[in-house]
Amino acid sequence: MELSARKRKILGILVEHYIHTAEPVSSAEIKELYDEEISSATIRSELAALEELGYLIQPHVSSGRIPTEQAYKLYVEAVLAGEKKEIVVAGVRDYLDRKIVEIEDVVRNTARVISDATNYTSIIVIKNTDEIRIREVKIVEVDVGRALVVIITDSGVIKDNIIEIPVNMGSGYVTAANNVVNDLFAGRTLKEIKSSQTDIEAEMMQYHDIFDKIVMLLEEYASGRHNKVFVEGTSKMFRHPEFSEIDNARDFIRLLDEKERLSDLMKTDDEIELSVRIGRSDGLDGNCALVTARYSIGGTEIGNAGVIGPVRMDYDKVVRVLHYIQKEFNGEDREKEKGNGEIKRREQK
Amino acid sequence: MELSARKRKILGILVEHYIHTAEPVSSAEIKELYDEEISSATIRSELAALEELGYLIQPHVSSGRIPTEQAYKLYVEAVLAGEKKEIVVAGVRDYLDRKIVEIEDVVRNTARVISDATNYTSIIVIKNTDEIRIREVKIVEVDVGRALVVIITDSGVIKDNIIEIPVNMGSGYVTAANNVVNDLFAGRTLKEIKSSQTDIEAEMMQYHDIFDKIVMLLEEYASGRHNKVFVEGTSKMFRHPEFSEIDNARDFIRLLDEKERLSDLMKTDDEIELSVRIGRSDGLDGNCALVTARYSIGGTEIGNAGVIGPVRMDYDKVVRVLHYIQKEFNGEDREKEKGNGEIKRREQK
DNA sequence: GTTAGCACTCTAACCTTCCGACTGCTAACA
DNA sequence: TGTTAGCAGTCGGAAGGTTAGAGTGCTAAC
Repeated sequence: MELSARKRKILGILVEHYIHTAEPVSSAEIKELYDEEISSATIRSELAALEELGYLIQPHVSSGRIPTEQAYKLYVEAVLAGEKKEIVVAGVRDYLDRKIVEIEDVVRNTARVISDATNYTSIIVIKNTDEIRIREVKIVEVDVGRALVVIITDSGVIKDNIIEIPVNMGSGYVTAANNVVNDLFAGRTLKEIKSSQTDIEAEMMQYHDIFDKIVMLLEEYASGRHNKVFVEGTSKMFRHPEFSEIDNARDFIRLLDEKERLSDLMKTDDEIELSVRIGRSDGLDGNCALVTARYSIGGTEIGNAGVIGPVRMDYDKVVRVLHYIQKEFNGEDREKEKGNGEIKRREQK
Repeated sequence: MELSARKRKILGILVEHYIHTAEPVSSAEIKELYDEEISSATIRSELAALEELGYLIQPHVSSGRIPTEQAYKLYVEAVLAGEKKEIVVAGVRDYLDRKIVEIEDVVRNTARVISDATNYTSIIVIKNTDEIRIREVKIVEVDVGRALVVIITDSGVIKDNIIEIPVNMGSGYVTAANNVVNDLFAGRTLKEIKSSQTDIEAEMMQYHDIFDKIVMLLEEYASGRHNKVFVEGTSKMFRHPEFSEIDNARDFIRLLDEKERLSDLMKTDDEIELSVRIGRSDGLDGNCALVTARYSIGGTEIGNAGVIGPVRMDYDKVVRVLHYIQKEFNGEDREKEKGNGEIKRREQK
């Protein structure tokens, strides 16, 4: 059912006011904020109607109203539909422009910037993908029967694992294995390797074992079960009064503790640039909401960055910050010629 | 000042009882737990004396007593001096024995095991050391003017960074640089490299720039500013009633949020195998205590594993669990011949 | 030095009261 | 029909009072 323009306007004022005060909003307060002349009685009757429709609740009969999750969702729709006014976040460029880049540092620092700019806890998930191109596979024998396998891509090292290797082979075994394995893997994506697997098997024979193990590593990687999750600014949650409620605080921390679940929640549909999940109806305990932006360069999805906070969140600000960060990443991209999606990815990874 | 044997005994009973109930302990309760016949009045007079000495406080006049930090410290001394009865923790061996080992996985899982076994939040810090031996340095050009530097050691990859490289050199430049750099670094420890730095400079000349950058990476690594900190089981804090107090909860989470400070707190003196920090007097906010065990193999310090929880912590259990884990690591070591400190390190890293 | 007995203290739980915030309703009005 | 002023009514939260019970400190006797 469609709301009248006035209902929308009143609801919008109420939600925004509540976002900032965290106190139930009375008809008199709305009257103050309303730009035209209107009586509080009229507002009261509209509020009663909005409550009937499920957009508001009254904690008790002699208090003002607070928005329901349904109201937040409507509000967020309006925010997303509106123009994205810029919000400038200092410090992002510094990290992107640095000459020497610790791969994980960039992510961690981006997360910190988002958290500081929004005043909420931020989360970044690096999505593993089987479209990543392998540059080199390095097998280093570190002990009798044990070798370290390092898989290097344009985006940095994606895996380093200890594997067992046969013991009674000659001393040249590892060197030879290195060469064979590199011929097979270097320059290809995991996807390509998987699709051409049978051809390769024939060539391998005596390195069969090592090959299998490396494929296993890559498959585990691409399975996404081990997506890397970075969380920054956990303690910022305590700045928001809903988390003085110990139950909410517990649910919140528990959610952050379960990295796999978090990683799942951060997933967005392929078409969606920015997703907002609000409250229990979207699978979030503890009075939480989660805003997630997808970061992709040249059509390749890199990962998701998001903000988690109370349902009563400043969605407008959060959306702007996430957009700005997105733009910074893309902006740098355009400074260079084509083919540099990979550069971008490197920096984000 | 020395306490009488009876005072010690009463204090011990009180501390242990308080650890389990989290309620002020009355003279009548101690009488129940005391193995000999003794009247509550006698206990009361002893309690009054202990309070006078600063070991106990009364929340209010008509309640029992609770231990002060001073009392916990005395108690912990007794625990550490006593024999370390074994406590078996399932699941540790599984991870150590796995054929394919993701380096970070072992740490994360060890942390999880410690947290589950103790019911407290666990922390593991991997200490960077300049005694680590470099196996190979790999420079991979990933874009014009940019290369990925991967530093491989026995313990896995310690660094992967993007650096800038000169652009107008021939195509063989990177290959040659790889060879030169490897000759210089492979097989040495960072310490050795640092001490022989001047000799090396002469050889380098045209790879001077790359060499400098790699040394920079290694030095930053060894500086310890980027010790890796793993935290598991944060939400377990809510199982303990002191963290229903929102202020304590906030201080606790804030502490975990500040990874650098945490890393500092985890440091132990060289001679100390196991350190216990209790409360504000030891630099911990939020009614916290921190038990840290040093893990070292063959004399080389690997890192610290610890447990953080309320001051009212089950120190006995925590100490046993940390000892058990320590022993498991060492135990595996002894199954193999000498020289396998490196294997161990690999698994812990 | 130890103990029984008792007076005393203080908290936590439970009422009651009261103030004030805000509403819903009614009746009048445009 | 929609809007408004006015007013009675509801309810939460703060403040204050009462009470029961837990546990002590003190005293006097052993």
